[in-house]
Amino acid sequence: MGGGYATTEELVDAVARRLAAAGRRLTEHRRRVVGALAETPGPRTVAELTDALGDAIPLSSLYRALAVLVEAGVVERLHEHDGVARYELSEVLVGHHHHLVCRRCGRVVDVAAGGDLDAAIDRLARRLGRRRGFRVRGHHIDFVGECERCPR
Amino acid sequence: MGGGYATTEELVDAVARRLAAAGRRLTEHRRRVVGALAETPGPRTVAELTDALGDAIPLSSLYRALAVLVEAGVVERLHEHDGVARYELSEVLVGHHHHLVCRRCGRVVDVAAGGDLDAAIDRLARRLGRRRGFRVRGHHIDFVGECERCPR
DNA sequence: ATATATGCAAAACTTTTGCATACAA
DNA sequence: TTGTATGCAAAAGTTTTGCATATAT
Repeated sequence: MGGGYATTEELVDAVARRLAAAGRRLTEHRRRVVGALAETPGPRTVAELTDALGDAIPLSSLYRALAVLVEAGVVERLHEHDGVARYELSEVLVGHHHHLVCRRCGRVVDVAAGGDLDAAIDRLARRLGRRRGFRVRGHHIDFVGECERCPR
Repeated sequence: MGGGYATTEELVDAVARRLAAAGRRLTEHRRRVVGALAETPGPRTVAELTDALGDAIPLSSLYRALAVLVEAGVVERLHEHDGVARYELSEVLVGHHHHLVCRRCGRVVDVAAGGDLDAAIDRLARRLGRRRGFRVRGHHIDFVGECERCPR
């Protein structure tokens, strides 16, 4: 996916640079959170993260780490299906993509963006935005449906 | 916008039919909530609704009304920018559309969908979904940027 | 009569914050 | 040594629920 980093090291370097640019440090906590997010593509909830991290990080610290990472442009917060936020590595790190969202269980899966279509959407976006007084910076598509784990 | 209702009466009728189909009644509360949502297009928060309704409906009743309307397919719940849900009349009532979202203040504005593009997106969606074990039922685009009320 | 709807108060949940302590540049 | 980061406990904010009462079919 365009913008993706081949190795974890490269990714961590990029994260460190962005944190530094924001006057923040790359601490152990933050490194682990990025690691957990990098493990699998797609947005994760805080519950899923604590889980993946083996409860190594207290809740408040985890939230603070995520807030800093978001502020530094390393992580994006989104989608709050049922009032729970989901966090994933930002597009500058993993490339432009969209989401398949299960309307039943809320599971979210990344899908690669489709080049031509995205360009067309961006053109449309700028036009629509101009009319409504928005400066459109990007777009995001949710493909909504049911996943195979939620039969019926 | 395809699917829109010309008069409030037509809209209320459609709502009543859907509620009835779900074994629910069209009560005064529910009628008022639909009225408030119909007044202006675009998703509203619960705070905005209580406001628009002049505090006529207790919070818990408002939440319950919205839950029933969502269940009946009359209202959609979405977006929860900063942990606050937004509700709007469902696409079966107001037609397919997308959203301009201000990344600063969270304001959301409806934009008409663009016919050709939406068809292309749906084709892509089905293909992508099939590969990942999702049955895709629809799509939704967020155009993210800054609105004119939030100068940089 | 019987199921559905409402209102109040209390609870549940996610997320944020105050403050004292620990750590890093 | 000065600013940044952490952890605990407490708070804040939104949304849900229990239960008794009222309403509609």
